[in-house]
Amino acid sequence: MSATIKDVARLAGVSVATVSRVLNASAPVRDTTRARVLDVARQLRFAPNGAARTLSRRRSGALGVILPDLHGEFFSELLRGIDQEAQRAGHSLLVSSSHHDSHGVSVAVRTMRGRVDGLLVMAPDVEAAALDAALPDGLPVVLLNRAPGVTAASVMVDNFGGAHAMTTHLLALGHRRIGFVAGAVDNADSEERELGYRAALQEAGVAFDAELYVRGDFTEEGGWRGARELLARPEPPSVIFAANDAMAVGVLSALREMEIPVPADVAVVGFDDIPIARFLNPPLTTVRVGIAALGARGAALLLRDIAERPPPHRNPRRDILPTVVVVRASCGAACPSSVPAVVPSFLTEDKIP
Amino acid sequence: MSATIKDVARLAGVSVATVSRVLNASAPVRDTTRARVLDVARQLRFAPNGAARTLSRRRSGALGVILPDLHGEFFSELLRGIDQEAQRAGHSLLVSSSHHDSHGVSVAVRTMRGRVDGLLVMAPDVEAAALDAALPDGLPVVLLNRAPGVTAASVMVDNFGGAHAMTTHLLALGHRRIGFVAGAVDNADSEERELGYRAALQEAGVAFDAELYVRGDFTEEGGWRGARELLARPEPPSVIFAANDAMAVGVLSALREMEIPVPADVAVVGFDDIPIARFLNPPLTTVRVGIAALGARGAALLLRDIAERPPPHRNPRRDILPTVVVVRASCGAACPSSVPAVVPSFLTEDKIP
DNA sequence: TTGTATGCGTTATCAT
DNA sequence: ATGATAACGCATACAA
Repeated sequence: MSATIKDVARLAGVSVATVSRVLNASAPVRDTTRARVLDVARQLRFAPNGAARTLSRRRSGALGVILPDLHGEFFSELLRGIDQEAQRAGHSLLVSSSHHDSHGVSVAVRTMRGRVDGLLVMAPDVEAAALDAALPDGLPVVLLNRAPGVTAASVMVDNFGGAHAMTTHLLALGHRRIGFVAGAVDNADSEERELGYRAALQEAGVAFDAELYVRGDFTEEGGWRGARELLARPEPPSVIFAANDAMAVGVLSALREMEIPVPADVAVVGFDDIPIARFLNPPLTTVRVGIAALGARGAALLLRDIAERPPPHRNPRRDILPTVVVVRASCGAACPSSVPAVVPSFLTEDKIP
Repeated sequence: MSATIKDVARLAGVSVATVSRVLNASAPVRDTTRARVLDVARQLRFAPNGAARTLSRRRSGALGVILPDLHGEFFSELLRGIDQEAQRAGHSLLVSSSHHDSHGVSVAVRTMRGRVDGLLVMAPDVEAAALDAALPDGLPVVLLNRAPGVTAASVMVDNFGGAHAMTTHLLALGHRRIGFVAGAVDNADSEERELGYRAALQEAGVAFDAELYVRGDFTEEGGWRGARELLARPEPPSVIFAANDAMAVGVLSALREMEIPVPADVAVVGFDDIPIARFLNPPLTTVRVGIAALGARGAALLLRDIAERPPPHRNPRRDILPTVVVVRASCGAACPSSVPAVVPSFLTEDKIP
């Protein structure tokens, strides 16, 4: 099929060892031979076989990425961040998605063995113990957004803090009836965000109202349904807090259909700050997560672990990325909706209280 | 480190060949030995080394995916479609993005050799000849959205037809001043869409007006700038046709800032039908591409080529996926904005003239 | 049914 | 500076 190192060696009149040395600059080689080898390699369009190289080097130069899903801008942003960092380190990405249960994760992990130097795992709806069991031994692992009960390094988002801050912001704006559209049952991110929401309410002396709480699923459609539900209440909320931006998009869509002005009659806020959030109509007030940064940080941690080959640690490292509320028009707070027309709204500093 | 097939063989008291036979069901093995082997394998948490298996089988069970970028919902949708199809066939994905020039593609292709069974390449802004040279020989390749001048199978979108149909639709609505926000120079998709737009204008006897043509870059920001530019004209357009949905999002955002009602004063349409398009405010009239289907089709073709190991063909297969105009509110055409509230707008059949 | 031995394409160790 | 050769971990043709 395609040329191997042996072909190059034969045509260049040297041994495979020398060819390898030339290609990897792993040992000094006489200039003339080097030139000859490179010449032949080019002629043959030689490219080293990745599998063979991996087997011999015991290193693949690839990171495994295991995701629950690929729907929406969140995951492409995350992947973008990971890819950016991996590429800087000369690593490629072996991606596997739609793993919602521990079995799926386990299978993915197995097929990745021997082909990746480490694993980046996001599994928000896999139970901790099951996830722990599915992870491989002897391979560096960094978890994204998931830690309690799992013995692996992880980089997480401050879901609690973000939701708490957002809720506090809404309370400060005078809202007392704050609707909440949650994610799927057992989704760890959603749970933490919900806790932040509840805590902030309690601290403000506002009772949690089950009528204002509906379950979604982190999709636009889920947000749409949630909004219809909440608006059908005898006493609808004055603002809807969607547990992620995708649902906030659905909420906005539902309100538009019902011809309910946003934020005048009902305000809307989200969580994540996906890239389109600022381009929505109205621009979405949300909790900035730094999605790409999350991915990049995870990749960086993993690459470090790979490079250092540290002994498996009892107390693995846990990074928590801060979140911040970015105020745009959808929450009704005073914000620069009347900035001079020459300043692109998406280039202005987001207002962060 | 982690257990190898030898370890399993030793502990089970059999040869590695037998272990291999058990694990791959490649030859009959006595039940008792099989049980013993499986038991030991489980105890050792054995998982075959991917690199070794690939080297020996001369098959990796992985598809290489080369993308120009990962920004926005388009690529996540594409990847989702590819992943879906690949997973059905038990293949994983080696993804490499941000390859805008032929050199980048060439490097990505080289690092993938020996680790993938075939290549899925999307490179809309790489010149055809350069792309052709960068592609590997002896490895099945399917191009996404790019064909002329490149000797490889490809699955494309009917960019011309879609843009033509959309422009015709706008003309039928009475629009005569149709602004166009193009993609980056040399972007193949953008070029084809522009040709469709121009052709439809010409057929309708409407002269192309350079004042109504601005260049963008397929990003939201590009669309935003394009809209500002077009609206600053002495005679602004009555509708803006963004060459992709991401730019249409930016256009909508700009118009909202300028407090120009859509579609009343200026209508907006896009291209791609990314998932959020129907949730925008107003819902976006656009050209449906079937992004995930495009990816899935590409993967399916590639998998077929891999399975059949066909001799490199002179006239490689070229699929062209049809496009269709989906009419929502943003173009101002009569459309079901007043459907019964119980019917989720995003579940109604999109109106397709 | 099971074991032995060879090959897959590189890298790395040891000679020379 | 260069060559021969043994891993790397698995699959498989050939024996038994």
